[in-house]
Amino acid sequence: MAIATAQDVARRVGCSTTAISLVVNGRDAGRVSPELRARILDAVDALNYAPNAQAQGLASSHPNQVSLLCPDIRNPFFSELFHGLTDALAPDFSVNIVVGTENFDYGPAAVRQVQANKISGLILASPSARVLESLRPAGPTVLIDSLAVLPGVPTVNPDVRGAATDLAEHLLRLGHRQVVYLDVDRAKETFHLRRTVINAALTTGGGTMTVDRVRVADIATATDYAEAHARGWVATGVTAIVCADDLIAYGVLLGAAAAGVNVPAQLSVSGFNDLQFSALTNPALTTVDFNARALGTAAGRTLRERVETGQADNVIWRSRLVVRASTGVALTHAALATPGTLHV
Amino acid sequence: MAIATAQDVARRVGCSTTAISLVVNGRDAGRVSPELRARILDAVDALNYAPNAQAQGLASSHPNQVSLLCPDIRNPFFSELFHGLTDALAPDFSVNIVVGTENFDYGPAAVRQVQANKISGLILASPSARVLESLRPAGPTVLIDSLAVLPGVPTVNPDVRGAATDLAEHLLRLGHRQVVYLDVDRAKETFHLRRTVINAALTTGGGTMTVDRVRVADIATATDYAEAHARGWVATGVTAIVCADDLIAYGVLLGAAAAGVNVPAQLSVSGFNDLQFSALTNPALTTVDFNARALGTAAGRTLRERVETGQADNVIWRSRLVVRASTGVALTHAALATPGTLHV
DNA sequence: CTGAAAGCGCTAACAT
DNA sequence: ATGTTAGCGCTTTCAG
Repeated sequence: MAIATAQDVARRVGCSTTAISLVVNGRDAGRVSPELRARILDAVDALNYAPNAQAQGLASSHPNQVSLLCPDIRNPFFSELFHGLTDALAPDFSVNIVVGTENFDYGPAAVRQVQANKISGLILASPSARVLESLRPAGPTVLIDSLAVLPGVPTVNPDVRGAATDLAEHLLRLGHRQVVYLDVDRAKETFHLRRTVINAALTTGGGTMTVDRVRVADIATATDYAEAHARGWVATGVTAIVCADDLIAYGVLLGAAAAGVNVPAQLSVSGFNDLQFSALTNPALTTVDFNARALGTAAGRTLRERVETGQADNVIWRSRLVVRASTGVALTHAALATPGTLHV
Repeated sequence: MAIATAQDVARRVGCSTTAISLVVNGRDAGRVSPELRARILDAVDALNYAPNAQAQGLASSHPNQVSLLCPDIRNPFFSELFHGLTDALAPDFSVNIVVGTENFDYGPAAVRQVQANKISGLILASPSARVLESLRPAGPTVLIDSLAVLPGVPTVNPDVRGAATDLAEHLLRLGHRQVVYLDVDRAKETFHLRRTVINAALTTGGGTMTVDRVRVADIATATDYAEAHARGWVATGVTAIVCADDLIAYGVLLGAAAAGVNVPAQLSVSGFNDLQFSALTNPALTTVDFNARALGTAAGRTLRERVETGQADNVIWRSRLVVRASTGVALTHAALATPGTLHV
């Protein structure tokens, strides 16, 4: 048996497809008799009818589909975010995930492609500078984890600044003065901000920070990288590694272990995102909780507002530092030489 | 500027939309002059044109869209699988992820809904018994991690039987005789098979296995559960917990730690899937590698075959046991009383 | 309360 | 080599 269409249902009931559409979408308030309604529902059930979302999208001014663009759904940050988003949007909207195909990120082309479809809304998670530059909003759009200020485009952001400051101060309190920041090689404001805020706070506190980068936020890449550099870091007096993403920190943990460097005794390690798995690592990871799920939910609510009222406020969701075992007191000559700065 | 349609492009170039369609889809082999082709490409670029996938799907007999249904994209098993799938399918097909909305799983309704769309293929990951019962293939369909034998529906499976046997034998070799199997409360063949194979092997080896379940494969749920039961398990002579999914094992690790039970000294813990994070846990998790990514890739290839030749073979991908630190020698009276069985 | 008709943007026969 | 036409399945005015 082929898939039933609204026509099939209409034929069976003996009514127009208009009635089918109205009833199936629950828009039959005093426009379809209860009797007809019941018969339609019966037929829908009997024929196993479900509306074709493509046709619906094409025809309707309210396609009730929103697209989420994210760099890589394998990063649990984005899958949590997606979950939060659907929490806020289901069942009125269905959410379509689109991931990047260009080196684990999405570019302007992916955005264009998505925008060519008829959708109710568009959500861009961690958009790159290239995406932002070429972005021409074509309908309700929400940005997540982006500092861009585009007229009519609300943003939902974690408090990167506050969290990064907390992290830097945490490290300073532990006596860390020589820090390596392991960035991900991506032109994104969020990473720029994480890095510069920490650098500023560290510098103010009398520390120094050097920046290094890995190509992508991926455990294996970071593992190789850290394994090659861990001993070097320790040898040159570096006592802490701040990673731009928890996945990178996971790699550093693995790489350090492979290189025989003890965390946190010889090297403190921290990340960003507080993924679910960060409580499980060995040692458990000190990280910044951006609350991906809540960010997704907030974005969903914001999109709803935007769709329904045409307006929406920006939201900043609170972040918080989660201190676990991967950061500890800095044990270096420098730290020992200035014990007065050590308030743990 | 509104989103450009093929008509806009055609108008600008001064040709028909047919030509646009042909060129944009690269189906212009001796059907469009190089000159026209070039002008079309220019206009496409100038107008930032991208075809509307909904319209394309509706109109075309080759919509080049495939849908992947999976229970919960937050389980890294499925996001890896998705990644493997797109590896095999891109850029010829775009893959749409559909996740469950019924208690973190998808049901027959979700399948129907997806089938109502015009797609080139459908991939069902870890389908439940309910889904399988009511499944009426409507086009190329591939099942992943499912024992169902439906005519014309190829399956891509991990070698559950082999892997589960290996795991059971591993535990027996370590001296474990009293084992708790922590299942996920889902009617799925894959879980049934994991459980029964291990039970059979354990029983044959002189052990006993009791089954318990958590509602869903989720770290937090399993943590609470394990925290409440860990001491009880140890007290009653249970020396090993086999979890139906790595996520559950993560929870058990956390719960055991919270309850003050040492892994693996007092309790060995193992899982299924060998997620990327299983190498990172404390202690690192002994688990069965089903190679989600390869499964996804194989499913993609299978779907391609199915689409192109109408036929496709079932594939079984090799699994392997990954022994790490979370399983160790059983230290109980029973084990000590029969030291002869202890070959580590 | 109900139906007829006109598209949404695209592709696929069928002309030319 | 190119254009014309007729839908894909649905929603949406607009009449009744």
